[in-house]
Amino acid sequence: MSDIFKNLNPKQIEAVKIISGPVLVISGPGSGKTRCLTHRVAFLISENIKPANILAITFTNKAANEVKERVQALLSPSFSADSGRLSAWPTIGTFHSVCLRILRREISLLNYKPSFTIFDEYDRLALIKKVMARQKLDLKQYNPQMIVRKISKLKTELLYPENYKPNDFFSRLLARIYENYQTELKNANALDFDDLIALTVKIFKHNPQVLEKYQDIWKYILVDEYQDTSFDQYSLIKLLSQKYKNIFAIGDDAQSIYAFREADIRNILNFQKDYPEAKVIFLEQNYRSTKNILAVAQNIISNNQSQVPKTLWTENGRGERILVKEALNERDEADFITLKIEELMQKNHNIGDFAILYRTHAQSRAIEESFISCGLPYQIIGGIKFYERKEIKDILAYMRLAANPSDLVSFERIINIPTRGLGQTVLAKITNTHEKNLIKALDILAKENTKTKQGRALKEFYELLYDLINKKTDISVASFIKNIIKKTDYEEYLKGLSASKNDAYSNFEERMENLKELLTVAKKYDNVGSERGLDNFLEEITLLQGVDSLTLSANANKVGVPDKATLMSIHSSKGLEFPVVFIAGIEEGLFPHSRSTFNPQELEEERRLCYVAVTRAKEKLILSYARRRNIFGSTQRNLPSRFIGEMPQDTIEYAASGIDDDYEEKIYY
DNA sequence: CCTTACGCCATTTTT
DNA sequence: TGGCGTAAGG
Repeated sequence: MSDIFKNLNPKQIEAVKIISGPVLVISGPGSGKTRCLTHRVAFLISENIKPANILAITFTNKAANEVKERVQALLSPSFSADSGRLSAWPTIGTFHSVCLRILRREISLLNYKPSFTIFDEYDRLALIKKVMARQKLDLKQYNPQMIVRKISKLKTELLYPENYKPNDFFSRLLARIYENYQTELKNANALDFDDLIALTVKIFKHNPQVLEKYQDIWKYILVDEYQDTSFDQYSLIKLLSQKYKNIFAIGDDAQSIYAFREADIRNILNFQKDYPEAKVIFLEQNYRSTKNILAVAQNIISNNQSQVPKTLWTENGRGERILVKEALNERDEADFITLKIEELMQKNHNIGDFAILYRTHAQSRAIEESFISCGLPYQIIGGIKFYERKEIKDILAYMRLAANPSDLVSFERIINIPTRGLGQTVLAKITNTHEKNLIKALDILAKENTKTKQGRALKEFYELLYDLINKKTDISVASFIKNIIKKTDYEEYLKGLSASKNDAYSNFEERMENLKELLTVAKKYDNVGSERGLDNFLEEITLLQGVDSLTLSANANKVGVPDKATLMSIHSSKGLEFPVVFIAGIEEGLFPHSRSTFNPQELEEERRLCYVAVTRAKEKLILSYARRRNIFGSTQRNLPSRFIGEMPQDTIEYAASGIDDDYEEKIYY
């Protein structure tokens, strides 16, 4: 237990030690936030608080896993998970996984079946489109994505159709779609991501005895990245912590960059209003960056109005100046970056030391091309995600249908995959049978039409699905997947796809690789026991979208330093650190983005984004902007970003541009 | 029901 | 520039 304080500074110790009552920790970048959080969990347990009474909530699975691992490391050898000495583990999970756990037990209060499935973004969009089409709405006039966003926003505000009061033409239209959508979800026995949280809050609000049950379980609550909570998440925490008020919130208002996803910075700014007795602790010592980098960050952020004032400091050296490069165009910029990397690798750096950050994914291409031509290994984080790939979604749809035969969205997806001559007409007939179990409906329909060609196809499809579903509990998840691929002749289907379409789709090999990867993930569930194996698998997969999905499964041990440079958006870089950070495209219009420049609040968010980007760097920070940029086919001329002007100029040095104004005009695109 | 052609649109995205 | 969704023809 003395270990618990060994590597902590006085502020961190203070934050760890206050056991009861509300605590707010404002933790600057690189100030040991996760350390503080994990040590606190360990400390609580060492003070004989039952682990089962502790709830730690994070936003990402990655963060949750990190906290779990580090808590375990702190507690062993005195406690060890597998020795069974620890009667129960603290609950450490994401908002969504924690709520999922609650809902599996309690959702019958809302007349859902506890076996509900979770719809991801794709499913939700598909359902919205269907609902809109049925209401004969023009999908061009009303963008379904936009409708999804609006509904998502309403749910985050805890407004369900029954208490949403539309007051103009558009909101009445929205309300109709929303109501329909929600009914369809219920019919499919499905919840979307927002429901996981909003419905949990709903149950708590309407069933005080249920709420109290959980309040008594989780007497000690810790919330990570508190600045990123949305209203529903905030409400959840507030309800849960209401009885004992042992809430520990940690975060950094200056790193709030998810307002566009309904994160509300006011939650952290108003913490003291919510809990007047709250202790507030500032973690201002930075262990990550040089003095110069910190000075740059601090100067930039001081241009924002709404923030908790704080002063970061570090014992680290001054370090080098921040290098700023003016490039001619995006290719010149990319070449500068690769050249610089090669130069630094001659000195004392490994390729894994470098991160190239950008505001928009569209910027990655030019950089990627330069990396390829120089033969530098790299990885791109973000962009197309593993579980969004067609081949993965197809197989998952079969699995989900097996797990939940009412899942209409999955059914629609695969009814003609691989091509079997079934489509909209059949779908309409299925719906007309009013049989919620779609497999049964298929059987009924097949028996009604034994003569026709379509009838035969129906029968075949039915038998295929029946076969698959019958086996789902007999065999492992991995075998189940293999079965699907084999029985549907999916490989042939993929070959056909790549042959018929043009080059962009001829990535058969890659698709098969992805399926193999899916099998690898599935193998983890083989020993879970096939009874729950499939359900467990699907559940985790759905909650495990995003970046870490692949890394987590395939090479969890490689998380540290890969032997590749990393290309990613600034948003995905939050929480990470690299010895050398490039920020590409620091131009007016790009960063800050043109869509944000006229809205003061959005501009402040861009500035926080810049703050996040800059503070990823440990030793070296290199910024670049291009005079001209080819974007979406046309050429833009941008000025250097105002953020450069907001940096202390004595910490900056300009790289030789190697161009003069005459020369610029001679460059041929 | 499937294929092809064309027009549209394009921040960021922890679950 | 290119990826996607809709509309038309086979």
